[in-house]
Amino acid sequence: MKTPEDEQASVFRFFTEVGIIQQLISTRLETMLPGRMGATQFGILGHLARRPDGETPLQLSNAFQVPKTSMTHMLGVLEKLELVTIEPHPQDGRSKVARATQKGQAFLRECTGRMSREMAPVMSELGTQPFNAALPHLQLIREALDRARD
Amino acid sequence: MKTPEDEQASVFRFFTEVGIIQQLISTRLETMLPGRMGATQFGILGHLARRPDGETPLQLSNAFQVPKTSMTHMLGVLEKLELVTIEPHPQDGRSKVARATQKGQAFLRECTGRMSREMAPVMSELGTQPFNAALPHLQLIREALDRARD
DNA sequence: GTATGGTAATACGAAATCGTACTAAGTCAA
DNA sequence: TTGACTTAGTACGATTTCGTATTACCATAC
Repeated sequence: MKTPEDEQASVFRFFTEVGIIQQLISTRLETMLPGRMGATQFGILGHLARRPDGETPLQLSNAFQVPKTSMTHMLGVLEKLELVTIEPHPQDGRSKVARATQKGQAFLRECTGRMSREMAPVMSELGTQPFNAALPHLQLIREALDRARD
Repeated sequence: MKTPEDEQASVFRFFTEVGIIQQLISTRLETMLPGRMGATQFGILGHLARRPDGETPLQLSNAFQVPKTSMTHMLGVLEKLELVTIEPHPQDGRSKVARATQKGQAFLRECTGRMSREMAPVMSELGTQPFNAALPHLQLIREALDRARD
């Protein structure tokens, strides 16, 4: 019979595991990224690559849950690396639009490819089953957490 | 029928979801932590609280996968807040031992309690089922990733 | 004993992160 | 049209993060 304390503990363990996995993955990823480019910057690039019309800095900072001012900085770095372009927003004079460049797309493909190759040993050990099994639950949890932030 | 590309995609989605959940949780946690104390610092405190004999900075930086020098800094901050003590290692003159103080333990309890209360609405919406269902898979994946880093 | 190689922590500096305060631009009611 | 209010982005500064180089200490061989 499970007590409420056990249940709370398993939720905390869940969050701990998520934190450790994220840390292991992003550390691994960052070793094969140039300079001090971090996992979040890389995520932004991937996000933009899937959206040909680009997004505004504010949309990005909402999507990645980082402060606006951090996003300003990150986009500036990505722009200097010529991986994204930042242009004035055509409809809103206050705003900007960030898009992935060709170079950005190529860079992204190259890194994801390298990442896949790096991860191959782990993947063949694990198979895709644990990932597929966990994914629906993660999505459920993420959606609830997302709704819960006011 | 699933292609290899689909499988790779679901693994990437898994990591994406993990990243987002981690971000949502740590942002939420950090709003109720004093000053600029981050989720990792808090994790260190929790880690130490479960180990009465303490750990060395190197053990901690391995456990949390952050550079040694970051750990030096974090522990310095936690020490200044009187949440941990840092003493010379009795057996090894090169090393140190970090332990959670009483104040640290109390602080931890207070924060985890507040966190639980904050999360109550989400928890009652989700129940513990998705967490318990995902946890074994996460552990499997984490262990494999952990072994895979040389 | 001491020389040599490895390990633990840190000093230092460069860059990232993010809170506060600000400017410019949009919105909307009167 | 105007004035109050809201919103998008950024300048600035405090702090964190982390790579490099350094110092102190341990272990082993000679």
